[in-house]
Amino acid sequence: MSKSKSGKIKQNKASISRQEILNVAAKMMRDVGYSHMSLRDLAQKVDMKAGSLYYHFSSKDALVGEVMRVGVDIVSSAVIEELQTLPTETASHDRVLAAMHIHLRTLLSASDFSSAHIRCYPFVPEAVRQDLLDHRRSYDRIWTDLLTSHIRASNHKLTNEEQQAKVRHLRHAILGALNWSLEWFDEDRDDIQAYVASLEPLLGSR
Amino acid sequence: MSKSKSGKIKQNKASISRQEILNVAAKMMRDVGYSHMSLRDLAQKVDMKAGSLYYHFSSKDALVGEVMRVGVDIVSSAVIEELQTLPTETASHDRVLAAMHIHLRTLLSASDFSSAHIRCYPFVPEAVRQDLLDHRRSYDRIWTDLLTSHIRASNHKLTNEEQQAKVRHLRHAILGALNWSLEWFDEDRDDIQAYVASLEPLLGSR
DNA sequence: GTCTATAGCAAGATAGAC
DNA sequence: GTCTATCTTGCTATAGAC
Repeated sequence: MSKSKSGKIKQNKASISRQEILNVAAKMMRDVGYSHMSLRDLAQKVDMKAGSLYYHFSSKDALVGEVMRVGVDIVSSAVIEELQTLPTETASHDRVLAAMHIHLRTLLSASDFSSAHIRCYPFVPEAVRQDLLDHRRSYDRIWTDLLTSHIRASNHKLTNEEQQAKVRHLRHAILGALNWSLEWFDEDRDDIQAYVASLEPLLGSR
Repeated sequence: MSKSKSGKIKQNKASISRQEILNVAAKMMRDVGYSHMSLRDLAQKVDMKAGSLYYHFSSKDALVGEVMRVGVDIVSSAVIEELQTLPTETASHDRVLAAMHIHLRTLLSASDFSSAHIRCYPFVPEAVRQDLLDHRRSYDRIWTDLLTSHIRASNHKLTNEEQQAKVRHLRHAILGALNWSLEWFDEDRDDIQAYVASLEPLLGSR
């Protein structure tokens, strides 16, 4: 096992190689996509031969699945932690803004894994998508809860159905506008804070 | 030549096959991506053998490039036509809403080509992306002009630089929220008009 | 743990028959 | 215009040496 019961990573030889493989694979998936990432190229970049990868992963899809699982978990954890640091009395409007900010920052600066997940998800085999369902749903849940609180706080006259539709649309609009930034954001020119501010009107008047 | 000087398509045998190949290729690119779409599979779906495709296209990338070029042109033309039908006195706010609506409708109901373009663009070879630059820029230009008018109409105190940054962010936010719909929109459950309405706050007070 | 070597298959592309 | 046949290359994956 490469992890102890407490979850701490033992830095033995295997886990170091394994982690390096994952790091490079994430970058390649982000850049060239699922199908075009070959195990030969990947192995070369980590100074190995292709066959050696199978000591660490049982198949290409197992490796790809792990990259994508880490990708969603990184953003998920970052958002959860950020929300926990906010004072309990923080208005839901501000909680949503904080979540948007940390989602975007994690995506853009901290994680090839997350961008690999977002870009490759439509094209990986169905079996890989199935294995990701739980992790994706649990991240969706964070946003659904966050936005439900927000909608409730600012609008008391909706039926349950109307409320759910509104939350759903708002969630997709926000995550769409944020995730799409992978295709254009340039950290030298663009400012995360400014972009999030431009999305704030979606949340309605404060 | 498969087209006359006027641009009308002659329905000879070659152009029919060619069009059918493009239609099926668009659907495959949308579903499985650039790398995973094989010419053998494509040929089978149009009742041909792989080699025969080379009578119509000089390479896989030439075919892929044409699918994507058509994809952006379809949306571009649809938006241009829609804007022309609007009364000249139409407020820029409403012109933007109309453009959002037709962009989304074209993307979701009318064009495997456009969704193939959006999904595959990050992963096609650099040479293919280069060939698409002009067409993509000319579509971007439509939105930049549209949103510049809108920002000017609703805010007179910005410097040129601030205005351009605002337009740029707004454009990416809108197109991100619209294009991302490929990943979740279900025409049986979701309503285009309702989703566009939920994005309207991005445009500020009327 | 990583290597060499290779099996087994599928890809893009081409030549020439029809 | 389309087919058959094939070349060349590249892929995932496995077996067994070290």
